[in-house]
Amino acid sequence: MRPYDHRAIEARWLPVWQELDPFRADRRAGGGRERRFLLDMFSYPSGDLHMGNAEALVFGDLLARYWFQRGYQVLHPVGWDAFGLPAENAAIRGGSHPAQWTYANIATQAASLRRYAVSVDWSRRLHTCDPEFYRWTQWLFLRLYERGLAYRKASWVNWCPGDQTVLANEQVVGGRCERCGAQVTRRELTQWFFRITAYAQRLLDDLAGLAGGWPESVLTMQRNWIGRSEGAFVDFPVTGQVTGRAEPVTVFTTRPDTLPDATFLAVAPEAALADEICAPEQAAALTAYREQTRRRTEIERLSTDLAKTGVFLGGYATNPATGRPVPVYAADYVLADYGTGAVMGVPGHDPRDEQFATGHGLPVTRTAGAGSAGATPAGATPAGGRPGVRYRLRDWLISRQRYWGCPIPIVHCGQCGEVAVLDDALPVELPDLRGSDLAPRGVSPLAAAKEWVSVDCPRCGGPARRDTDTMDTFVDSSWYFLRYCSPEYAGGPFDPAEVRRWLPVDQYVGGAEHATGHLLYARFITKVLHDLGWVEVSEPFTRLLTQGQVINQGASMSKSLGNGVDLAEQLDAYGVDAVRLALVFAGPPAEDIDWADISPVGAQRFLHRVLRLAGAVTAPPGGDPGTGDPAVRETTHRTVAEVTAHVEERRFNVAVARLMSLASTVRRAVDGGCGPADPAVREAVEALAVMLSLVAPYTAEEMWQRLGHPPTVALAGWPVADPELAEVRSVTCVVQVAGKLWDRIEVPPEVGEAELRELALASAAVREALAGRPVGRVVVRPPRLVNVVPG
RNA sequence: GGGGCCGUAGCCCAACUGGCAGGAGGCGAACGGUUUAGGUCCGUUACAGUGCGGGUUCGAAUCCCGCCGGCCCCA
Repeated sequence: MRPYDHRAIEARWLPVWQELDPFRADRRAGGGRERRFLLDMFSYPSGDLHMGNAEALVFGDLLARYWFQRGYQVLHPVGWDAFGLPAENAAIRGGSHPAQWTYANIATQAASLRRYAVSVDWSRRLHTCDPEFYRWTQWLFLRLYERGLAYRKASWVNWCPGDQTVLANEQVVGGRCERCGAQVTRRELTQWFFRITAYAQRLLDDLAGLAGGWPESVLTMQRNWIGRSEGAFVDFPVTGQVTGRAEPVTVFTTRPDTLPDATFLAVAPEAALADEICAPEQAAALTAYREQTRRRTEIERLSTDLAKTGVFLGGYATNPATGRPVPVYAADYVLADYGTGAVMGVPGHDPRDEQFATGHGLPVTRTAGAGSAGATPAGATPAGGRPGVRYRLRDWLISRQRYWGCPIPIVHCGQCGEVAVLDDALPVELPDLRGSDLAPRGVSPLAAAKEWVSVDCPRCGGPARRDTDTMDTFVDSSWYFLRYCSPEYAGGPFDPAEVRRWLPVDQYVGGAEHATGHLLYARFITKVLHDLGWVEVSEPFTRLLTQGQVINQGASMSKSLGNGVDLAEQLDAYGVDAVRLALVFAGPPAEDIDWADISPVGAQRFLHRVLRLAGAVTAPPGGDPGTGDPAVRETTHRTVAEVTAHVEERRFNVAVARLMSLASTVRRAVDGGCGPADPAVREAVEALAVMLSLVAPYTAEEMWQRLGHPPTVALAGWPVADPELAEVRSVTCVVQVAGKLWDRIEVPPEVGEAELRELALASAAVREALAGRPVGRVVVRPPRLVNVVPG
């Protein structure tokens, strides 16, 4: 006899559920029911689901199932972030189309999701690479374009020589491409940007409203990423033999009070400003220096560990505070697209400026404010300075020179310039390219699709060329949650009424690695759509759960370490429920869990135990639990109350522990107490099955059947704790003398302060402890504690 | 260098607004019982005083300060 035949159980219920399709969002439409929106972060379809997916999915699923049990209308959709480089690279290797690889992987993941028993509404699945989806991504782009929030400019960008495409700052990790690991270099290219900086202040301000619902760490990261700093813009008039520039150089500083100690100016070497200030005899030096700069990553340039390099440009500017001339340098620790592209060098107050100054023989003075570090400029805006605010956040670079992404719906016309594709001409579909057509060439593969590129200008009808860049996949994922509300809607990206009904998302579940990327972009796009009148809310996600990583033996799972744990193998070996239960029980959802500490065997043992418990119940269904064993009932109702609270507070591991405790209590009652025919036992096991269905749906369904009920337990209804029964009738009050435990007395929970004081002072143990000393203070905290302090 | 999170039995993890650490639960261990057998089932037992040092308090795992160790983010 197999102890717990998970294969048989899974095989029995999976087709039943598929038939019942219990998790349709519109199943309980209408009426005044509460609604909930549970959103899992998009999965990228690279192969099958892995342990990390499994962990995140079970947390989300648990909550969604809880809401279903509560009888709410629940939207729990699923979809795939289906554009992206891996598909394209696979297509190049295999001589195929990226769609082939993508949809094959999606099919694999979808099957795994079903097996893994995730409570999703399958009728709403989305793939961002479907033309019917990316049509609306293009629509979104055009709305931003109309408002000046999408624009093209030449800019120095991160270039990955491996993937032959530009990268956003977030995709550069330690100077290397996050995807392929190649050393990232800098290139000047004309690229599309979204003007997220226009929303910097709102993105910052609205974080306050998310406090409590989002992890504090994510809020802090976003605040730092936006990086608001207050200070002043200061003008330095240009002097000396400079020919190319008459206007002053403007710098931003957070320490305008240190202006008197500014002894040089540093400008970004690649900025036009450098050319304008550069004296003819220094031009060669500047060109050479630029070459050197190009080979350094932004990280290296800004690092405080490396020497600060630069070249003198031959020009001078005047420090407006002192009237003294200061030399102007090109230095690569200044970035062109950040702030004004120039900084004032204050070596007496800034360590980087000091490094530079000492390396170039520049004077270091400290005449301003003695306590430099903590001194606040407090309105000390000097002559020539204007108070101002600057953000660290930069505009979002969305152009990618790759094929498998959403085409940018813009046409370039010799007559009319940049022209937006008309809304009713959307989608601009990708041409059919495959295999070696997609090999990286430094320009987008789309440029090679000659027929596709050449179009009539939407404005003048003359010959024109399509834009050949595709969008960053973060654009797709910055609005997909809105599409879920009405996935078939053809009159716009979504039906505003449906979005009004479902948004905001009540619980978003995903990885903390998206703290400053995706989560900021999605907030930004939501605000833009709010301003356009399409969306009522201005924040999309009320509550965020960032699950920890699943690691193994202290290290994150990786092929090179050979410590990967295959999800499918674990599911085969222990069953879906045991793996789900083990993951949930392993610890608090937000913390990393080590597979080495996890026991799917233990989880399986528990599941087997409760299954046998369900089989042991002999009380018939529909009996009156009120006639049952009061002690069992008390435990049941108290457990229901506790588990409910734990689930609401996302303390899932503790909720599971309570269920284990309940199971033990009932087992003891069956074996040695009231016996299996007591209606209280049935009540307890039924409640256990329903509560367990959140974590272990197969086992719970099996229990439900053994208890004589038809499927599905998933919609059986959350048990209601009777407050009378859940109420604690007697508590143990601790009696301390001088803070040390001396006695315990049983008291009713509503015991009064005076009464409790008398009870405690009457205690023999207390009198003994006092040993004749007089009673001084008596701290009474009904009903739990009395502390007698000797006088 | 700056910011944030975390240190509780051999291991994972509990402990409501500060209030019983004979720890809620689990893993592992030992012992006993059931069994032809067991990666079964049932039961029993052992093991920490909360990283270290101060402070506040009648009372601190919990609040404050300083160290030590680990993780994350920004540089």
